[in-house]
Amino acid sequence: MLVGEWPDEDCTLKMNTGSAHTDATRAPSTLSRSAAELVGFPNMVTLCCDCLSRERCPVSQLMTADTGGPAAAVVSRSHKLVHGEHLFRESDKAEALFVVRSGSAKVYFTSEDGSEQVVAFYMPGDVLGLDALGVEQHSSSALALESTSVCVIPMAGLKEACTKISASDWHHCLYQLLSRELIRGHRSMELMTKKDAEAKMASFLIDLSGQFKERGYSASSFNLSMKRSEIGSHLGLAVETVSRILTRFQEDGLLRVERRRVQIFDHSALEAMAGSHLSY
Amino acid sequence: MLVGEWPDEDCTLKMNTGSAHTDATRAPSTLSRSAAELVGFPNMVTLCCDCLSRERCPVSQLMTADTGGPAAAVVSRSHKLVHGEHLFRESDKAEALFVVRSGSAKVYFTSEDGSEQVVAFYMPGDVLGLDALGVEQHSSSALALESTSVCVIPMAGLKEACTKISASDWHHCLYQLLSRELIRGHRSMELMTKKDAEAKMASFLIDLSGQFKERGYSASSFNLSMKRSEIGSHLGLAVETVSRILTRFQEDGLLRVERRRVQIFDHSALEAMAGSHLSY
DNA sequence: CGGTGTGTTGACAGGTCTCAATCAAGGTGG
DNA sequence: CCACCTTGATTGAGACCTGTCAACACACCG
Repeated sequence: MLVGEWPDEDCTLKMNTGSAHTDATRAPSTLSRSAAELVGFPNMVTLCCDCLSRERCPVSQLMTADTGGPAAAVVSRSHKLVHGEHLFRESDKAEALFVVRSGSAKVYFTSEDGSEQVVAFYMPGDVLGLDALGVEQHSSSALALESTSVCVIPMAGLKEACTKISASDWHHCLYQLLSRELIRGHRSMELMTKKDAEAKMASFLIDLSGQFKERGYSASSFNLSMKRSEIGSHLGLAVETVSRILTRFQEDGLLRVERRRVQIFDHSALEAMAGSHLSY
Repeated sequence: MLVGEWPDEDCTLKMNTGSAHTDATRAPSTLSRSAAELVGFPNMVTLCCDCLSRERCPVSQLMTADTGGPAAAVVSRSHKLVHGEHLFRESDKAEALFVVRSGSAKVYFTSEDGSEQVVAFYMPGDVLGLDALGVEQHSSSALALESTSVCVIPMAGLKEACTKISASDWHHCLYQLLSRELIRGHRSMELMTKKDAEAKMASFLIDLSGQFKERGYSASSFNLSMKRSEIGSHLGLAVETVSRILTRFQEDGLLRVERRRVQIFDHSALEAMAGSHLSY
């Protein structure tokens, strides 16, 4: 079979077009503003109805369950970030949670020796900043991997909501998010301790594919929003190894990869590689 | 310098002797009882005053802050487990949190292919089961690595406490625990993706040393409660590698190791190895 | 006393890291 | 619009590390 053109032009995680335009035209000058500044903004209730991620968004679900009552006031505003912009940094005081509306982000931290450790990648509907819910300041940094839109949930407003009506709903929601975050972490550990680079990469791709599928995008054709080095850091591999494995996968006909663009041909073969490995 | 005898006879994480005897003589027949059964027990308020881990125990701290009021009712009872006994398993319904009084435990899960992935090791004062706070059932298993005593905190009682007086204290405590658990997970990831086995082992030992020190035990001389294979699973190394690295450390005069017994001679050298590594 | 689980050690092959060079793409400034 | 630089990605060569297989030592326990 001849390798044809990429199936669709734009598979990036984009937000509702209308909303995006509104954001872009309304506040282009605020793009470089720090998260800390933004948190202080007065409530500008963001309607979820034009958010493509609302079905995955815990806040949105709470709001509908709550008939738009007090929960709606929890979301301070939405904010758009450009590629490379930080949502928060390690040293930052924990001021807010962030829900990804569109785009993607990585959470990472810098280890003692200065090297970067990518903890996880986040996609629309995911909540960032949970590791600082119970502590004073963030222990990790979060950075937008592309044009990314997030909803800002100031801690102060969140705490307030938790003392009011439907408080137990909110707490339950947060516990659920935290538990899932823990479980996500466990799965990441499994990834990292997988023996060979092939299994790691296959797992990573299968996982990513599933994430896209869950969000209504193609499971077989998508763009990587992260660099090879970021994949490497997440999986515990050298950049060169990541590149080599991808090339090998392509040579074996499992997928096609060109820079950030990935098209998976043999999903089940990747799954087999992800699962198959030697026991420790 | 000649290598002498081990400095002290017993460095295992033991509980208050009197209390241990009480437990042992009171309920020897319950040792194999499942956690699920135990959770249903009526409140048998465990006094913290004879618990050696009370200074690290979040529940104990809440109780004292609460002047022993409603918080005290949260702890159902304490329970003693023998080596190899499970606190909970992956498939179990989440019925309780557990606070380690004495001994130690590992949390692990089985990946698709049947291999075991050790998520973390827990010592006195640590809380187990947090990953199931917001979800129906556990996603991991917990197993006692030695004779281990835990306090049982049934979810039902916990939820009840959270709706009553000082609820916000409880929630804050739980959020704090969860955040710390997340951060602990991040640190583990760093461990696992560290390049060479030397750095992993050094980090692991330094970390363990700190854990013992925090709990008032010797930072330089302690017993490993886990097998080599469990260390390997946690760090992403083969058993043989773990063994070899330990032997090498000993040959280099950094420490002395004999089966589970470890005595660290050169703490700073280990720290240096833990920090030094190549960047991804 | 033998069986089992655990830990150690050796030999060896294979995988992955490192170093290095090259290439493509994107941005910048002239 | 083009040269230049930077960043990201690929590819090659070689060395080292680590996983695998295997045998053995040791402790514990029935």
